[in-house]
Amino acid sequence: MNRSASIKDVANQAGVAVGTVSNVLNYPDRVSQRTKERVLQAIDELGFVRNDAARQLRAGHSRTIGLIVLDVGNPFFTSVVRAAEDAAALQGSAVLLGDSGHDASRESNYIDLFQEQRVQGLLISPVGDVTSRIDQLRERGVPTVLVDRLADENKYSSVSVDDDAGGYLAARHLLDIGRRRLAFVGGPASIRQIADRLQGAERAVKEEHDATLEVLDSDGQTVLAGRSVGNMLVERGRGGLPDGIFCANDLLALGVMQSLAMTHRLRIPEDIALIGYDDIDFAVSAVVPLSSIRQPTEALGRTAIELLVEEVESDSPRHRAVIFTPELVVRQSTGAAQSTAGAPADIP
Amino acid sequence: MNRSASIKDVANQAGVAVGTVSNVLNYPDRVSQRTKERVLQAIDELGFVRNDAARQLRAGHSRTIGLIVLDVGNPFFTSVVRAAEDAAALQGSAVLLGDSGHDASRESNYIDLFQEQRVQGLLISPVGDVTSRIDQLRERGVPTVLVDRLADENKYSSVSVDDDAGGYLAARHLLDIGRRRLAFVGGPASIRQIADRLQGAERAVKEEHDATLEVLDSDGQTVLAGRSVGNMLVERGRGGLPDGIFCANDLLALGVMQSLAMTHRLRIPEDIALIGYDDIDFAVSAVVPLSSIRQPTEALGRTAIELLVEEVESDSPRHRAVIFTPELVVRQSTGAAQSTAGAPADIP
DNA sequence: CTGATCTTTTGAATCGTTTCATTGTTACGA
DNA sequence: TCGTAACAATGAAACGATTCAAAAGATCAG
Repeated sequence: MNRSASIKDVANQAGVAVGTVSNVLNYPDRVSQRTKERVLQAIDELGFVRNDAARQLRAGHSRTIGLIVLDVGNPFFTSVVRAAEDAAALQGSAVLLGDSGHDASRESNYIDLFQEQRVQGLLISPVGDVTSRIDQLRERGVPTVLVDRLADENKYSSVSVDDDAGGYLAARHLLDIGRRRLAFVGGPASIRQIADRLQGAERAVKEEHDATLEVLDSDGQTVLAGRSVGNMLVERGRGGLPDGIFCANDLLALGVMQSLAMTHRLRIPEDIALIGYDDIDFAVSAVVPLSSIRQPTEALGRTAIELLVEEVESDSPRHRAVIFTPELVVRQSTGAAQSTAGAPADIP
Repeated sequence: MNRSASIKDVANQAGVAVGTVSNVLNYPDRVSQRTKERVLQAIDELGFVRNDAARQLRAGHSRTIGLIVLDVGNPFFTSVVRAAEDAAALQGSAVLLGDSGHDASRESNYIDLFQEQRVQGLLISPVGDVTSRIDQLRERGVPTVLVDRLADENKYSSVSVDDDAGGYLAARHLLDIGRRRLAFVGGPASIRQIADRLQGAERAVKEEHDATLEVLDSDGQTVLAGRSVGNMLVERGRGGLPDGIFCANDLLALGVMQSLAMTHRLRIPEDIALIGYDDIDFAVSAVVPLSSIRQPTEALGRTAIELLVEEVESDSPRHRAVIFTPELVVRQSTGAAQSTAGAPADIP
């Protein structure tokens, strides 16, 4: 039982022609009940499994879609991936997943691999500038959709999230609950996402004549970086402290929360309201459940597939850039009356 | 430029036979310098990319390995995946990743898909009982290695981690720093990993005549579940409290830590030493950096590929079960003198 | 110049599936 | 009974790369 059975073996076993077996597999209604049964039985007896390579060779293209993300470990991408897989499955395709890990050469390897596999199309959250590579792919008939990266609608299709709107949403929420001395924690400003979130926050603050926004640069976006910023604030003493802090992501916010909680001199949300960004799993289970901005990851993944299908089907040089708006999630760190997810309410 | 160029087009363009083009691609030394250059130039001009389906059809098998994990979002698996990808790349294969999400039907779909793709072999972290499915795969020439699941060495190859040893390591550490009234937090006991970790802890405790181990059942393995256990302990008051707690995973430990930190009546590690399991990224950046047990995920992934290669190459009915031993990571929550990763040392 | 040897190139056969024009069968109304 | 649909089944051709026996060309000793 070394070599696996082919369609020809099945045809022999069932006493029919190969075309008939193929029809049973692909167009069951074209085949009479009697033959269908015989063929199915033969398939069963021989343990026949379709050889996808042969099918694909004949078809000229595969039934797979390539997806390259920056980091599968990042919950944001994990969620996008899952949604894309489900959406692809719905229209009969499978997703090949590649993790570039922010490394341009790994990214390039995956593009090569996917091209050899003749994927129907490519979804990519690019590391650097891949425009020339994408143009080349398109010439060779592999349409591409950019994920989590806005692109010129005349040249590329893309799905992204409006970080400016997210920043606005966060700052506006702090203002709405009466805070006026706001601070933004995040850095470096060279990262587009972070700059946009800050810009949105500034926009909201400008709407209130008596509100101010202080920018606290952080060294990266980790819990530890957040904690140093928090420690710095604690040392500054009761005086010139902000009463509302917006962190560029949840990890930073958790770090800030830790340092405030450790001293027990500043209370969240009474003294300082705190909001993060991304709504990671940990946000809900922080010491004080963390308010955050949630990105519509499922919609991102689903829409990316839809745009890709559009690209596959149409041949127009016009593309679409879909921009999603993120969503505010209010929890206790900005003074929600009750906990949202069954967290104990006995915060001191 | 709709249909992509084939090897035949390249041959025409370069004025050579198709076999020669194939040789340039696969056995460059067999071809003279002059022709090689001409062919490479033609490849460049036409933008030729090898069609993997055709190659694979001829070869009878692909150069890919299927890997099905329970949850790509879980850092444990993310790390295993990355290691497996790297190991596979070293020997010229690519990894197709499938995420079953603990769902048996998704798992089954991926097995079907991978079989149609004629993967060289399959690595699987199974949802339920897949032995019959694996036997079937083997009959059809697809060797399989179980990941994170111990199996009968006479029937299957597998890579796993010794949870009993991990539990022993954790409890032994608590005993070594002088704690005697230990508690184990985790549940339900029906999960093998958890039962094994408890068993190992019990083994360690039995080695000390004056040590005790209390088992605190938790409702799942989340931060919130840990927090309820912690709250329960806090209410119990100073009296009958354990002085060392071993949690079945880091999330539980973080929850316990939170509830102790919130009251500020019980100090970590002075009053209660705390150790978790898995060494997730958050462990190092907890309020009090958390000691933990680290599983050798890279070794798991790498070894899984190695065992698979062994299976592909040999035909013997004998297999190998490789069991790894986890590793103790000491941080402040069990009283490390200094912080390990630059965390501030100003714990109250 | 011949023959032997080595290197390079050739091109038909092959892998397993799908497609589709063709042939065979059946049913039914005229 | 014949003609004509409608339906079923057939099997050769095609997809694109690799293989390998055979042919062609190059090199060199005698």
